[in-house]
Amino acid sequence: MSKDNSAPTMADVAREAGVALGTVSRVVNGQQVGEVFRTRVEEAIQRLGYHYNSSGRTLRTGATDTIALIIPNTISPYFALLVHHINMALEKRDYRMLLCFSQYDTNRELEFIQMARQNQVDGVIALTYNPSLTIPDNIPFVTIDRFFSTSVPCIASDNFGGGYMAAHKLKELGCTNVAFLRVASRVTNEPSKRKDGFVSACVEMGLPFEVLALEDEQPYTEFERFLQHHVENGRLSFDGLFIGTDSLAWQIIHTLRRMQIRVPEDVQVIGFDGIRMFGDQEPVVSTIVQPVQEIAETCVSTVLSKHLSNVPSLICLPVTYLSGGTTRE
Amino acid sequence: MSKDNSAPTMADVAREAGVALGTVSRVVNGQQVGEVFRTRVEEAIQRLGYHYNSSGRTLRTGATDTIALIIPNTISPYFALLVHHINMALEKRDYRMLLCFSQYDTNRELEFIQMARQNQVDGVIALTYNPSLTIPDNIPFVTIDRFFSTSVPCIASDNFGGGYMAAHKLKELGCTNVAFLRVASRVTNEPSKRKDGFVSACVEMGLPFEVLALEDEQPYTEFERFLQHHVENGRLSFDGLFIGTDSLAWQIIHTLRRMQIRVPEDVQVIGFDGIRMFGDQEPVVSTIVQPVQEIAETCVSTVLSKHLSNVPSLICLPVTYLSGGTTRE
DNA sequence: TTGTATGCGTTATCAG
DNA sequence: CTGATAACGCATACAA
Repeated sequence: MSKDNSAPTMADVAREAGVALGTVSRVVNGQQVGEVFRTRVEEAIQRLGYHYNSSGRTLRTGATDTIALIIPNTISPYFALLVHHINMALEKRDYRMLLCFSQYDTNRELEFIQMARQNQVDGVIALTYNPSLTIPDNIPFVTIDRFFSTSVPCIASDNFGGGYMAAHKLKELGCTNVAFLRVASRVTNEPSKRKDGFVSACVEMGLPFEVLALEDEQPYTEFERFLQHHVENGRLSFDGLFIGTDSLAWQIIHTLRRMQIRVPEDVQVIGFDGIRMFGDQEPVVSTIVQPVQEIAETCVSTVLSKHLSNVPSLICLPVTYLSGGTTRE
Repeated sequence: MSKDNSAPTMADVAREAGVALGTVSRVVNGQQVGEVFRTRVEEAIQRLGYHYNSSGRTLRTGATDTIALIIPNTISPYFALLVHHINMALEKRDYRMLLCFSQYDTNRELEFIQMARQNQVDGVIALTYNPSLTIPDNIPFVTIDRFFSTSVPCIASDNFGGGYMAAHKLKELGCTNVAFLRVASRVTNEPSKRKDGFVSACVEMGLPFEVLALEDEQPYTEFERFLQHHVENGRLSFDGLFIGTDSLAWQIIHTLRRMQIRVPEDVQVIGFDGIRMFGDQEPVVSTIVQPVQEIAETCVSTVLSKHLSNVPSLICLPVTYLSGGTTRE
């Protein structure tokens, strides 16, 4: 029975080393063990080719050193960046990541939370647009960009500040008539504040502005209609645009070019997110950069903090401006 | 003892329902159970708010329904796409993904394999550039783009065919003098065959060509030097370029534009990978598209197949050509 | 410091 | 078809 073909366990190691099971456990976990015993155990581990099996510990202690991340996908560069930095932040602390793609599907999100619980993960980080997500209260839970309640910490960029900054930047770059364009998600979340910051600044500065917020279902062509409405003898009445995301900004710029409107000569454009070509090359557009790495760090340190209760319920991290060729610097 | 504050277990449910533990397990796992017993159990589950705990099963059976994916990062759009489709393919089969970023670091890869084993994952999918990776033989292991041995299935695009196709396409588009540019990784892997296919086709067609393969350490400026060497009175001697990746193609195109060489008027450029702006908008360059979704599907079905031994050891999936504005169609 | 013994939650085997 | 019970691999309280 000591020589079956299944993988050796701590008990096998103990027998081989002539020590007790508990001693093997202590060696493996780096606790204090007498020198002689330690080497005896280590040699036995080598001889047997023993590999630690964490399922025993999980059953015993309930800990997995694993965090579930729920995010729509990894195709969108901003999400991909977030996944990257969250995983690195976890790994730094010797934690693992269970990755779940919601695909913007409410049911999947619920199933993932269920699954995460069944798999005994130590916490969940979620970026969700679900308007009515029920968050379990017996598992550390942190959200990105969406505030649920004071008991669920939310980490986000300073979206208001970013919008405010964009307006100021456009003014500083000489714009005299600006607009904000975006696609609004069904739920009001932190990114919704990009508009608020922008509007606040415009009002403060007396800078004329317009806002177009499309609903999710409305087609992109609504933006084209809007822009065409604001063209007189080939000239766009706006000389500055702030767009909700870099992705949309890129599309808008294409539309403008098709309309023979030059960027940045005729109209300057600022996006939001800070996406770079291929993740690490030049910025795609002039943009307000989200501090992705800091967001990731904060998510991880928050979800792993022992006392979630005395953690701020909304943490906004500072954004920066980055020129990307669609403004006249 | 039946009313402590810890989460209810199957035993608690059994007691509540007045049935045996085994019956609860059978209900939870959807096995045949008499109608009366089934509803009794289901009601008890509701009353107690019971949640299945998979760590018990893992300890007992060794299965986790989890696959580890080892990949350099998720910043690069191609990797991000791969992660996405692999995760979706896994989820379709009710499997989970443990995501590990190697950051091109050999030691990390080894640690991840170790970790994966300790966490009892059911298999590993790895995209690695490690020249001397020792692959454990007691765990299903599949690689992407890199062939190790006949006992480790390798999934890749038809890189040779892609290079071949690129050469033919350039010829068809009127090119008379072409070049292949790439950055070579230290190891020869499947993507190395892009050059071979390109060269083969050029030779077959009698199309004059040159090849520049930079080592990892060489700076990008070597490409600029090469291009400048091939300029006479403001004209590039090449009228067609095939570049190892879309990412590099994008950089090369910028260099060309700085040199006042127009793309695609003066020189047509084809990249490799099939990257789109923001993951889902227009292609970044004209390109050979890797069938990422099929690659992902194949990786997953292979790593989960019960009999890895009678699976082909190298599977190459067909690529396609996609025009992206850097060729004259 | 080391040994011993128990239990974590589940599955699976075996009787009934 | 259902009940009882023994593992699975490990951590830990307790005894030595």
